[in-house]
Amino acid sequence: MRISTKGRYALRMLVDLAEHKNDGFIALKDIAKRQNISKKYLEQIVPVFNKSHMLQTNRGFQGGYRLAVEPNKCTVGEVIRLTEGSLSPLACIDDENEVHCDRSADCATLYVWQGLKKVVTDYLDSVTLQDILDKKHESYANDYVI
Amino acid sequence: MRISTKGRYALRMLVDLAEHKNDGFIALKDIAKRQNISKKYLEQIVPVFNKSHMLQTNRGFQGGYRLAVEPNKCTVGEVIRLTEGSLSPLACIDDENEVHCDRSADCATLYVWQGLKKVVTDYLDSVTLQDILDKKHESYANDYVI
DNA sequence: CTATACTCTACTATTATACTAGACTTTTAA
DNA sequence: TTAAAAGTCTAGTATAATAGTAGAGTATAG
Repeated sequence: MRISTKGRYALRMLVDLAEHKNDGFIALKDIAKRQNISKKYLEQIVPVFNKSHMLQTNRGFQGGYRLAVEPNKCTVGEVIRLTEGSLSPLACIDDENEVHCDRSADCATLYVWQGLKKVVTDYLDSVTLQDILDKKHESYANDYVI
Repeated sequence: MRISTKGRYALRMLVDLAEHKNDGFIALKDIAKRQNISKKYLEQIVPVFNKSHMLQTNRGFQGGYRLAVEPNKCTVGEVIRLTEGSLSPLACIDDENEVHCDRSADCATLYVWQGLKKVVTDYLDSVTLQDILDKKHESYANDYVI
């Protein structure tokens, strides 16, 4: 039941872009440095967001990426679905292939996993990049108070 | 974010034992046949439940396993924790090693994963073997009505 | 004492994960 | 116009996890 490094790095990359959304195009190099993630690995993660039109991109000198959506419109659920393929805890309840286990009609435990998928999906779709930024700044504020 | 085959098989095995809890000791052979799971693989899964005192066991002729707890006291959360090691979506928030990522103080996304762990844990700890049996028989009843 | 069934350790094939490498394309500023 | 910066694309690779199988050993009822 682990979220892959790919998914977690993707989220950190998008939060970084959300935080710098008014700074023009952000080079992967800079995100990689700030987030302490291999730039080469990020290169491999970014295409999926590029193709889903979640990012704007500029090639060449002073190129980079920019969020194409508002941070409060982009949920963690979308991010993880794009990197992980699905939020389903089992292949047999993936979104595409409705049912592809021949035991499903008779499977006593299926409803448990359907329920799990629902709570995970509901939760992850309820958290946006903006929420993460807000929380981050809120905890900085707390640091000052302390 | 997948539940492993090991965890799913374990749950099916325990549901099977719950269903036959008044039939004395149940041989792995029979569970394997009913659930269509390799007996050899079940042999590898069962020790963790044996050692956690969730099962009673009898060796030798007419031996087998029997639930040592009431089906309404045994949650899916316990089963998956025992097979999967943790319900945490990240190693850095596993139960044992409180924090073992040096970014954690500064990690904007950490609270997202803590929240995910909570919804998953709350859900899986809310479903018992008895719930699964009840649901199963309820849907059989529905089949008759239709 | 033998058949049955649990126990334990080791092995193996396949897949996923987490990267790295390098060639190529695009853009811009000097 | 060209060099440097930065994205794009394909391929390779080491490690670990997954999902098993194999076989020898132990306990017990009859």
